[in-house]
Amino acid sequence: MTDASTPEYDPGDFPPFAVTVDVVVFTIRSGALHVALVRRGDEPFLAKWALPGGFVRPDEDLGQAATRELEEETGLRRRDDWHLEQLGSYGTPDRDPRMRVVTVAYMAVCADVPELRGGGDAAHAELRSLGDVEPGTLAFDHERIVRDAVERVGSKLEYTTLATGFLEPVFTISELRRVYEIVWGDRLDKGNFQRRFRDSACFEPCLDERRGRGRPASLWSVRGGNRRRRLVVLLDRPLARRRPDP
Amino acid sequence: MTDASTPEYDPGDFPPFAVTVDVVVFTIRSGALHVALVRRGDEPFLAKWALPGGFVRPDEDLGQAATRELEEETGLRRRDDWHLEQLGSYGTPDRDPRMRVVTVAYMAVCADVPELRGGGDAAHAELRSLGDVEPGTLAFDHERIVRDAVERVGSKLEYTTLATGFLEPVFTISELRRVYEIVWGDRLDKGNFQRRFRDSACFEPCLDERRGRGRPASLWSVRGGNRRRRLVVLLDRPLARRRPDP
DNA sequence: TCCATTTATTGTCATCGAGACAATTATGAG
DNA sequence: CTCATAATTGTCTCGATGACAATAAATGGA
Repeated sequence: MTDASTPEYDPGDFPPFAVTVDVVVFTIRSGALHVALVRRGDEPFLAKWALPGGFVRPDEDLGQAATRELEEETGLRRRDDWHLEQLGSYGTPDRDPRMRVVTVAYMAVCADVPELRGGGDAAHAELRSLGDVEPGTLAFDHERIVRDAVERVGSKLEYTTLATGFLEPVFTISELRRVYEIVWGDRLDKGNFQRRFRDSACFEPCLDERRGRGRPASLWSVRGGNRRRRLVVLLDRPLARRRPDP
Repeated sequence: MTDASTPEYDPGDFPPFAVTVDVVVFTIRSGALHVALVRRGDEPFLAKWALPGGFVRPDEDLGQAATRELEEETGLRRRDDWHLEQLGSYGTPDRDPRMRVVTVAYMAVCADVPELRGGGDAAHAELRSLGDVEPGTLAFDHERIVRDAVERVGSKLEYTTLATGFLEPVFTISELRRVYEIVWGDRLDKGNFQRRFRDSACFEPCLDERRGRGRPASLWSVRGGNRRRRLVVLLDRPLARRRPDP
């Protein structure tokens, strides 16, 4: 192998890297943000919780690999209306004890997933509430990746319609508000939120309404979207999170 | 080689990937946004313009690789006060004709760079105005990467102090406004911008001032920063770009 | 020296949106 | 029918924004 400090480095004998993908799948269950985790069935980190993911195959795109690994390890088949976006890459030299591995992390947001089932490297798969994930218990650097993903999803609620990704394509404004409250961990004023999204050009009312305990709520959808494909677009006016004072 | 369609894929004989880094270095010169490009001295894409970058070495971090390749190919030594951030990864199977290559793209913002000099794979290196880069002339998918980087830097001006990365650690508010105008390609009201940044908690006035043609301008810096290390922090209140009407 | 020019900085004012909070409406449950 | 519940609308204050005007402080040349 070539001396790594040689200025003229020969790309011909490129160092052997493995490239993996890992997916942070978010959904909301019983009022809390959940993430899909698998229990590893192989070394390293045997029996530890980890993100679903695995090696990219020679002929597939990174996004395809994410979709495939997700289905293999959790049984989740990606629906058209999922939002999947790249989060970033993590590649410190010692992050995998076996070899040099660079992973490309993805983030997905979805509504109403069925029960997960393990497969492939994953002995078991389930949705875990973020609050229940003990620090230091995830394999590799997956805790860091999850943290970054939580930050990303929180900030994207501020300036896109990503919150609708947690809901069915047709939703009420109160349901949307719940999403914001859960992800941000904060309470939002009912009335102001209502006005805010009613007046936004990004949403359009359906003629239908949803009946529940109290007054029926009118149903909305993202303008331009439909029941099959969900749209994540820029909000016409961002909705800033409340920041802690200092 | 293993059949790629086998459900139980053996991670042991992982497919051979190469991992590279590419860096989009932005700076402002004579009133225009410039990007550092190198003219390739090897196949593929011989003699085409490309982003500085190259193969990651077995023992180095991704960010280190970006810094090293940048210096090798352009002579730019990364100063402490540069802002360097990961942009994303690009890995479609056919993006490099030689082999399967996943590249991790980085974006850098800096002030006042010296002349570039080629080296390594790069026959020649120079700063090119973005307006002068003809569509379809860059190697690989580097045009796409540059587009994504331009979008990223533009949007980061909205909610961080990144604009100061184009300037010396101490700057006038008018200089800062020029940065916004150049990157966004729009004119901003002098008075409103002045008030806006004077009242922001992110900046603090120096006692010094800069004399030029007209009335001297007072100098400012990012609060908490200093002459060595530049800070990119969240603006206390975002400054929205003007969006085209539709 | 005085003045025109240039650039920075401050001022004014109308408007708009956010946030706090109250009131009203429309349902289901008992 | 009455009450509890939840959606929706209304009110009011305040501070930020944007368009634009005015002032301040320097330089350079006549």
